Amino acid sequence: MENPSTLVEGHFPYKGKWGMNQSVVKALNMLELFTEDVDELTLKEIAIKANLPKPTAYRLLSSLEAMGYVHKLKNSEHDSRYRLGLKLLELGQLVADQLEVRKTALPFMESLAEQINEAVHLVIVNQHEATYIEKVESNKALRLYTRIGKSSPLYIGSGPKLLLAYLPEDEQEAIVTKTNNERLAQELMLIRERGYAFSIGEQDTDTTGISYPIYDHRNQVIAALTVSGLSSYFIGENLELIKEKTLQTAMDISNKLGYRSQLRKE
Amino acid sequence: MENPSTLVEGHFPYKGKWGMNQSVVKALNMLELFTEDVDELTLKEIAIKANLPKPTAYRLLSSLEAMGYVHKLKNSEHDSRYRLGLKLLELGQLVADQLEVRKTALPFMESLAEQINEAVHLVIVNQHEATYIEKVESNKALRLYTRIGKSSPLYIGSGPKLLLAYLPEDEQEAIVTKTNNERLAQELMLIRERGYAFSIGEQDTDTTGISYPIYDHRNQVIAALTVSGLSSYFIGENLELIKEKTLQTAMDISNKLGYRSQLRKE
DNA sequence: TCCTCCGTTTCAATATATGAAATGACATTT
DNA sequence: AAATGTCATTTCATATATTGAAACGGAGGA
Repeated sequence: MENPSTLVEGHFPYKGKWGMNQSVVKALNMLELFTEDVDELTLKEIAIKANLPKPTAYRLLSSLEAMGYVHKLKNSEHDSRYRLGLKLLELGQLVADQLEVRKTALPFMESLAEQINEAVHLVIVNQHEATYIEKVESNKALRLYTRIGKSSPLYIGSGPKLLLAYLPEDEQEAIVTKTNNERLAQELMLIRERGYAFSIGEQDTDTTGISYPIYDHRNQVIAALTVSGLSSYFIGENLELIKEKTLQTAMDISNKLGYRSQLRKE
Repeated sequence: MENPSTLVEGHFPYKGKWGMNQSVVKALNMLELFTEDVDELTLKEIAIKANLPKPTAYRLLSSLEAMGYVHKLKNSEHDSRYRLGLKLLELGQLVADQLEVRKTALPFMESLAEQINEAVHLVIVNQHEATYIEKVESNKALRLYTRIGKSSPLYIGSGPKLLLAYLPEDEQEAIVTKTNNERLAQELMLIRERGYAFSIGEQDTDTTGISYPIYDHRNQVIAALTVSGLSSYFIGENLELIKEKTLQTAMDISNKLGYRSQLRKE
């Protein structure tokens, strides 16, 4: 074993890091085989999907099961099915409670959603991606499909782009360079000038989003407050109302977080 | 290594299971060091609390970090702090969405909480314990402290006891025997007779809870609908109102789940 | 009855995790 | 300004825990 990294890189997408525990990576990878549509899997299915020998998958699943991360339903001796375990519900709840911005913003988001009757989202930066950490839906029949905890690139959608616009220069540049999109840099500048981000049909066709920054007590942007819905609603007078209410809400949240808007010295 | 189990049993509380992956168990154990009060930990703290050598803890944390289960904040080269990662938010959300009862019950729970203005909980059986999978709070100043995803023994509190009462006989007996509580068996019989469970000051002094069963399409009890609050509200006319509304809600949820109450043949 | 399919166990081989010790980078004290 | 202490991180020889092919045994179908 001259170069351990080749082994790791050969098997997993999580390359580069040496000294990582392979069993842990394999086990956690198995958890990601479960999705909305796939809430039950057999050992065989898991072994195949995870590209692991059956006994290995079996042992890793046993460990996950012992810790409550998966749950095994035995229909009969040779028909077992795995589901995600409730330990994940507990930890997910804990993470949600540990996100200060989220806890602070939620009641304001609910109020805003009621005022304008569009979906309201809260987005933060995480590991060079944008992560949706809270949402309040409109009560319209047609609803955006979004999922809390999911991430997207920082250059798609009004929330992500707003966050990108307020990132430290070096990080921002690294991402802009990668996208190879010349207009993006200009757009980010425009976002900072106007104080909000706009996107039409980026995440989904037919959908428009508008996002305002949320500041913390250090006067730094830590989240984006996003309103989104069918593009046809985001025009004229109604758009002005949305902008006004959303800005106001973003400010309310920021103030609650200790933000003090600087008085300009002219 | 004559008997591998001694090794495993010596180190972890998850005894008995051979062929479990120790690294996975150790890694997941580290996640449980985080609590409401402890949302940040240094490597040193984790190593000590998890009873692991620092390099081992370091490597396991690196694996968890690569998978998004923890997040490392580097304040400086030698001052890093770990937090739970947003991957857990995503998976927790997924688990929540995969719990059919929970999804079905939530709107009914909200309506009930509004009608009676007390906390409403949804409890299920999981691994011989009772797990709280949803809650809707009252808007009273004094609120019960509960946490979604948390488990408690099946013989404490009205929700757990109701679930215990409707468990298959063998499982029920196993638990009743363990508690060594003679009155418990009688109480469980009473619960089945009356169709609801009652508890005063069991989870917390000053708190009373009342629980009704929720049935699925197989006419089996799969969850408990629990209303709880300050004992002083659970008396007289108000108690009757609570009982009536809660029973009705439990039935509504059951019906939505496909329950068809059997017509008694007399 | 035979055959197939699954989850589970076995066991020898070895890849992999291990942890004491060293490192380097900073902060605090002397 | 030098010395000491503290922390995260890396190194490396060693042994242990993981590995997976093969076998097992029970269930169900042909």
